[in-house]
Amino acid sequence: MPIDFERQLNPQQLEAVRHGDGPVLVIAGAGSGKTRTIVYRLAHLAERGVPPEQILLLTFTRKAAQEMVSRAGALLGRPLAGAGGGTFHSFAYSVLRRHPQLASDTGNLTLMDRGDAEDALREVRDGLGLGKSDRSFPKRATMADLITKARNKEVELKDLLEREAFHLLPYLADLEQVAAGYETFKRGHGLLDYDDLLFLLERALSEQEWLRTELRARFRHVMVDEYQDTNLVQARIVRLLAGESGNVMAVGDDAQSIYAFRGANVANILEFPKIFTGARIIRLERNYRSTQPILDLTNEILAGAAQKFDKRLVAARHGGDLPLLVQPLSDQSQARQVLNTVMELSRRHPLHEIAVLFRAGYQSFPLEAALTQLGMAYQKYGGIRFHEAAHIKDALAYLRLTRNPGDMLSWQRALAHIRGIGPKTALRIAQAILAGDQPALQKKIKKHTGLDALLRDLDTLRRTAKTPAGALEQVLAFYTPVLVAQFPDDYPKRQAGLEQLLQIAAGYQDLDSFLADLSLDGEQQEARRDDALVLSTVHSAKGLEWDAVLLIDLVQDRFPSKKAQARPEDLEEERRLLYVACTRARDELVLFVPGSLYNRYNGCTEPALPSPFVSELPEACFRRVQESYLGGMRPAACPEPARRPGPEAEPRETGTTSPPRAAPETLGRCKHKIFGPGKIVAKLEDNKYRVNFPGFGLKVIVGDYLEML
DNA sequence: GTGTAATGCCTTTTT
DNA sequence: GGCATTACAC
Repeated sequence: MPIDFERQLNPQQLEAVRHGDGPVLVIAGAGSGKTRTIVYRLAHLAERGVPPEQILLLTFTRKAAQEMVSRAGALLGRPLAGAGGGTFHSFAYSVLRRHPQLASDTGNLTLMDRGDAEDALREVRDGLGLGKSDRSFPKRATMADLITKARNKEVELKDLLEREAFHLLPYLADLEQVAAGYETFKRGHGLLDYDDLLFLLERALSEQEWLRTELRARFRHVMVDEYQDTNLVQARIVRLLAGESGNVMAVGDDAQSIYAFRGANVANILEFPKIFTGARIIRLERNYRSTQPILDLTNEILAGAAQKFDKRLVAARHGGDLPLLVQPLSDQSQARQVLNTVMELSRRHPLHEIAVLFRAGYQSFPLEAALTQLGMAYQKYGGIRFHEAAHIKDALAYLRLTRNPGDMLSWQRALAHIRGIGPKTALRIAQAILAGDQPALQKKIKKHTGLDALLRDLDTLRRTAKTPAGALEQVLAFYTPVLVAQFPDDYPKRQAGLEQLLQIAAGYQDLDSFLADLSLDGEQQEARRDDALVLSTVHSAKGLEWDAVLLIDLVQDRFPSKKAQARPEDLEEERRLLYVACTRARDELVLFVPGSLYNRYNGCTEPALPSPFVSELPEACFRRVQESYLGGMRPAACPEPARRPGPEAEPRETGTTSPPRAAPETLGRCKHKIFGPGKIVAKLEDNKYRVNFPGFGLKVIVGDYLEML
């Protein structure tokens, strides 16, 4: 059955979907059906007879690409198998892997993640003898930031420091030395960082005509999502892939540009018509996602921007309640208020349709603790990543060595667990091994017990390992004792993580792609679980949407981040970030502005100022409620014709499928860490109890978290 | 010179 | 709570 494009799309979407050959730029406001447009275009191309393998879809995460392709397949009624899709980085990696000689002389393609880069930088810095006993020498993380930023923005370090980090100018010469040393280090050990992938692909495309011809012939249609967050080299790659008059569709929204910090360049959108001559420009401005009250608020956020965006989103939907502005007394009680609100919302929305968003990963820690105590399932996106955990990196180091014996970073990791071996000794041992210097090696083996066994294990691994999963199993056999010794307090949890890694490995035939994918795509983000609350950084929430969105820590120094205070450009990006956060909400938006923050350094709770972005919003945009000293909520300051009951209006229950209420008999008394003393009203399945807590109402709690009285 | 234990510091965002 | 620096032991 053919797809009824006219009925399912608005005129602008239709225009984009049906656009024939040649370049087109789609400026798509938040919630304006951007993804829908891409999905329908994929389907339309397929219907037109374009073979799927001729389509390349570059998106921000590989998951996003897969999802769009599969949705297009569903629309068509047949899978769109063969369509190429992924991030710029993963695409670059796959091209380079097919032609390893393009990457390096040795053809080594060991991919470094951020942690590896920082390890390498420490190595280089120490090797140069820089920064010793100088407390203000730039930290590894700072060096990594600066070096990659300069590269992505394609400016000299000097210019970058002058513009963005004036106080580090005295270290310019040192940093330049480190940056140069870092390049040499990577070359010398067959390592590639994220930036190398892009620049190597660009160089290959522009220098090797055969490659350009091959890829242009293969990918007749290139589509790029989130174009506002591409950087200069990515834009050039698009151009090289498509040619000036090629079939490119770029989709983006300049108001949602939130990656300037890593070199993204909004100007790419503005330049698009200049680079691709005759590009058609289509604007999508009707918002299908959110209710008008939510859009009124997000429009106000944008209205305060220094750069005027000529857009005011208009809702296609009717009705909707005012967003809520909750003012808890502190960030500690905020966690409790968030839980209350989530429980209230969960009566109307499934749990996985509710998201709590925040500026930085650590901001959800108090909430995570409370959720765990309560026994409520949640899924967190952003923040510390699975593959960056020490034990995962350890296990991967052994695997990496089988592919790239020159990978010094992995040698250091692998050997560091032997008593008496630190970075320096590890380096020497690895050098002895690589140089075939047996006498030196034997001396080390005599001195350090365990080294001999480890090298034997590694040799066996290299000789016998076939599949990634098989290899990893061998690694775990000799790494597990190390793990137990190294992490006595929490090795069970880490062991579970390694089991999970084994599961992931089982999906791969090839070790290189397994290792690369881990770095390129985090943990292959688990599918959205049903009935788990979503916690996410705003950055990781990009492109997603939920029925209800709760935004926490909207105070000065947290959102906007303290680090963004100094430069107006950074502050502007924070504003757009808030815009992105709020436009994720379909039906309900709740903003939390705690009145004080706990300072873990001095153990005091200090007053906090509301985020300036919130202060400047007109009162009419939201309904304000305050936490009272008694723990309840009450309407505050600006009176509103409050229609919806506040979060504390009445006792309520958790869970989306609340079973019929049990007779209010008391089965006993108990105590909970957060909610205090309560009465057990019913015993439920799975060791859960329904408990009535004075002041909090009815909750369902797992028995383990209750102290029976 | 090297490894380790103790002490002080500050917490962004990500491929 | 993790990281870097420092002081101390081998």
